Amino acid sequence: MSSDKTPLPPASNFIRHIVERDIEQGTYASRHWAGSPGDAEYQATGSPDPAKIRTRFPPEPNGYLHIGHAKSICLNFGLARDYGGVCHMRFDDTNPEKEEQEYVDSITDAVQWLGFGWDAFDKSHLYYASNYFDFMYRAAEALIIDGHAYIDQQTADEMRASRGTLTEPGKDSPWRDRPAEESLKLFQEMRDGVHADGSMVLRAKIDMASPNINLRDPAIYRIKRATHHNTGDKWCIYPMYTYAHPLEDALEGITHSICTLEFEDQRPFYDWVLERLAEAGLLANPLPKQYEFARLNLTYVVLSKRKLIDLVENKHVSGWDDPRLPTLAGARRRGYTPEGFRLFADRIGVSKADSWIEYTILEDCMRETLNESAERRIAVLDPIKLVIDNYPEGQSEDCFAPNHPLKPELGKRTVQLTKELWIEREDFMEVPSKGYFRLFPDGMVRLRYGYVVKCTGFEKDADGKVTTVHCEYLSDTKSGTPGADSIKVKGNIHWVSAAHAYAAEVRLYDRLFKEAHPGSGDRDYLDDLNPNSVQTITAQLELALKDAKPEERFQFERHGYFVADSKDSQPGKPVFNRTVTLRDAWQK
RNA sequence: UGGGGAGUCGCCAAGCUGGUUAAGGCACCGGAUUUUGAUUCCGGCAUGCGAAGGUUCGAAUCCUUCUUCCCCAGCCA
Repeated sequence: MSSDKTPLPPASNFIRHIVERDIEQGTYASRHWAGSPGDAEYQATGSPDPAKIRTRFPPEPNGYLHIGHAKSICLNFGLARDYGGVCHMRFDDTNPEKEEQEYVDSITDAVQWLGFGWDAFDKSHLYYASNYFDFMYRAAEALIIDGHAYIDQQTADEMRASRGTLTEPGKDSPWRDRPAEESLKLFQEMRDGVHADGSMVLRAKIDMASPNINLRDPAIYRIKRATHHNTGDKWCIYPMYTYAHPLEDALEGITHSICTLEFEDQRPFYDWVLERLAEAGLLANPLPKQYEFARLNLTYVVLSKRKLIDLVENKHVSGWDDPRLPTLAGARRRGYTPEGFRLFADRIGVSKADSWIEYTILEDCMRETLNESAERRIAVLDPIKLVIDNYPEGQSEDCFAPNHPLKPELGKRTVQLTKELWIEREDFMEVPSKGYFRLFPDGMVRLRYGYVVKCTGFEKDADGKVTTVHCEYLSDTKSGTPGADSIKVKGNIHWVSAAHAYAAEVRLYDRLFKEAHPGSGDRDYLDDLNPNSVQTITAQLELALKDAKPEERFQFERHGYFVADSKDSQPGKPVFNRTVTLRDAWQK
């Protein structure tokens, strides 16, 4: 694959500035890395970390990745790539109830499909938060001993009531000042399964009157008897995200922990935990820092997990990989490209401003990458007959069509021209509208890669619908011959020999929602579903397309980009999905 | 009505340690090339940076006030 253009470097953004500044000032230069995640003592045995920075992509394995995750993946892995660092692939699996191996597999799959990996400096950096449960437990004990955490036996309701509100301070728990030894003993009993689910919880002791609600003694460990996808039944207590996440980052030597805006209020707690554990000697300095950016909002789609689940479970789409869904599995099946997503991520940038990206930006990125990579083929999607009345019956001749006009080295293929062809219904008008330069009575047009023809008549059925168009060809105008330019025509239409066509199922996808902001105002987002988001047709394709392999992408000339469906294609009988149309500047 | 964030062209987004005519992309509008009404190429596109005051020789960049929008009261992440 060749590229004539050097892609623009990713635009500067506030996170890149921070990274560049940190590298320049050597903020993290003193870090040691012993080869795998670990506490301060362990990391001290290692050498200076060869990675300039460490970032991480830490999804919870409880669902499928979507386009919003692609932004985060490109950001985190892209930063590591651009600055001599490593991006860890990490599963944030601290809640056993919602997580499954199936999701783990689909997530690693999606990240690799996007073109990123986690092998660096001779190591694979695929991690699970659940592998740190021992350390997290030990660290929690240290917090208790140092008077920074206590066991609270209030019910969840009582805790909620005593937390206060946005404008009123909370009240201290009656258990807040219990002796550390007592909390320690209870915590150990929690671990040992002595206490019932929900009967008590470990809380950080900070400030029940903090204006930041997240600092009003947040729960950090809860009892939950559930089988974990990774640790099985080893544990019946699990750390909360707010406590676990900073520890995960620190153990892995993460330098820049990048998350979305809704975690901003969590940052003080993130620092609070790390500072105390560093004081206790459990974690090595320098500590990771959290930065927040605005999550992706895309017009005409929904990206919330709840709505995606709703769409799948209530059969509004065929599954998690429905080509209309904004999941990466769906986008892949739709024919979207990894390069297109990377281009998209670069193009939309990273900032802290809430924004809505126009869906056409994504489509345009896909067009741009597909234009470069996809071979051209001919397909008639809405066929009507074209009969060349002065062409010999039974004759068949070779025409030569370039596989890629931008890449002559990809050669040409032959397509057969015969007396009866399939052409596009919209390429003929009985009464041409203003500016129409395709076929109409007495009009001339070139059959792409073939001859110039002149329309001589047409036939209609009982409903007045055109069924057949008649024409005569000008025998000295064949493409590639000296006479080709003897007559100049503006119109240039594609065609497929009726005797050589492959009739195939083609799905024409359109956007899933008809409104830019589904469910905005007081509408139900389901009411904004586009009833015509998919149209399945039988198209007449050039014969070469019969051998298309699943996931092979093509440009169907003058139509758009299509991909052989990965699920429903059979050997020798592919079905195609429309990825995106070509731009069409002609106002009909 | 507490706290934390954000408001620069239709959509994104640089710039924000104050200093020539406010980057760039997408969209849009012209024009050229074109056997895809595609692609490509060339040109155009914010006297203006949420608003109002102020400081300054000079402000999107500093100060004050106001305004709009987003997030936070899970034993979810």
